[in-house]
Amino acid sequence: MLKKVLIIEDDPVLRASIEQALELADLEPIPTNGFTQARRSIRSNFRGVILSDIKMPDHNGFDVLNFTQARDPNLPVVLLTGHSDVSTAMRAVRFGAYEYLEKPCDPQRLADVMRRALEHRTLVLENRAMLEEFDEDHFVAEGGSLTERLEAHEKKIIEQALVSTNGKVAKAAEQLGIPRNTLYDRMTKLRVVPKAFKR
Amino acid sequence: MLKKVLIIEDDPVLRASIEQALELADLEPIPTNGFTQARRSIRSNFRGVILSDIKMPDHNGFDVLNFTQARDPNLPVVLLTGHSDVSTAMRAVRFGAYEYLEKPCDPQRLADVMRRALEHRTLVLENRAMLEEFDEDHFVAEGGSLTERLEAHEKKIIEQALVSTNGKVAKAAEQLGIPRNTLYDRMTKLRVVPKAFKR
DNA sequence: TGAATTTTTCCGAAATCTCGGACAAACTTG
DNA sequence: CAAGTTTGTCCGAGATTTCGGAAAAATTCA
Repeated sequence: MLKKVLIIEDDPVLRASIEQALELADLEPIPTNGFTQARRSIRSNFRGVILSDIKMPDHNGFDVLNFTQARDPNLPVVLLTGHSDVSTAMRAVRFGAYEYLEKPCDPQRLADVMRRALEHRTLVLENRAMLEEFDEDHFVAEGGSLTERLEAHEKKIIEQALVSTNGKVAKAAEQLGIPRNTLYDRMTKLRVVPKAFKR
Repeated sequence: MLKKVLIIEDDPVLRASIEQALELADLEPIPTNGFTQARRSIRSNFRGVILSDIKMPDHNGFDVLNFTQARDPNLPVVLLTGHSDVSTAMRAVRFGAYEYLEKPCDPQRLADVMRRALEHRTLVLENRAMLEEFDEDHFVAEGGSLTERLEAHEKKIIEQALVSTNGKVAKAAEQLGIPRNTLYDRMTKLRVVPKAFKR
């Protein structure tokens, strides 16, 4: 489970209190005083979520939201809002913000919401990681005739074995449970050259 | 993206208004009047989320929460609460509820929250599906002799083709670029029965 | 039901694969 | 360097696979 919360808040006092609340909830606050300072951390592989004040001197919450969505639409942004512009915050939610919190806000509530956002982020990243690994495996598995696909797979297995024995054909054969000569036969057919695997 | 929202709410008026709000937001409400009626829908493979009133004549929100968590800890439960017992609701959140909503609640806000819960549920189910397929693949991919591994892979390819032609061997053979008879031979050796793939 | 199509099984010959044996070349190692 | 080991290549017999033809069995459809 992820724990990082990138805090974007210009008021040092509020920032400190948020930080404390999150630490108390066993999360990992990363305090910044504004968008400019936070920007570089906001990337599609950021392993955490964002908590930003909605109203700040130089930038506002929508700037953060826009920027974040451009970098990664699945990076949750939670907005902190004064009681006055709750409606703005709700618009932001419809615009893609993960959630909003009214400003004098219960530390427990803050932690609950951030934890939920972190759960979401965790799931998204896990999903992506699996998808990547997945495609990698399956790129051989599609298209072509049965024999072609089978041979492609066989080639991969053999190459893998050769890598693990750093090019020793005899060892690889043993590992694969076939006679040495048979492996040579297969390698000839599949055009696998053992030299390529020696280090 | 999932859309089903299982509504557990005894008050017919409120229930109807919730239903309408969700429909308006392009979600799919499934109304029930209480826990008893809802129980059978609550399973670990439920493709949706739960929205329950926290205070009902026969059961309360905690019953729903407990039951749901037992069936699937990652099935979001959102609780509807009167203004009076917000503190109860917050306790429920710490206890695993996904979120709570104060009862005279903005339809837009309701939709936003439910949509987020549905996103969460979608991610969880996707994750699970991938995990299953994943270690199924990696299960065969390791250990065993070259021939065993190859045959396992061949079996998978053939089965996959049969699924996509819903058990028609001739079609599958064509798809795989081999003669019908050859496919029969392979199927015999690999003990693949085409009947199992007909629907 | 009965004809037409499709699925499935059985056969056998040609093609391919398996695998042990043999051996020269290359490579370790004392 | 010389003896011992490993590698890469070639051979050939026996086993297995491929694949067309044929026909029985099951299914579809009019």
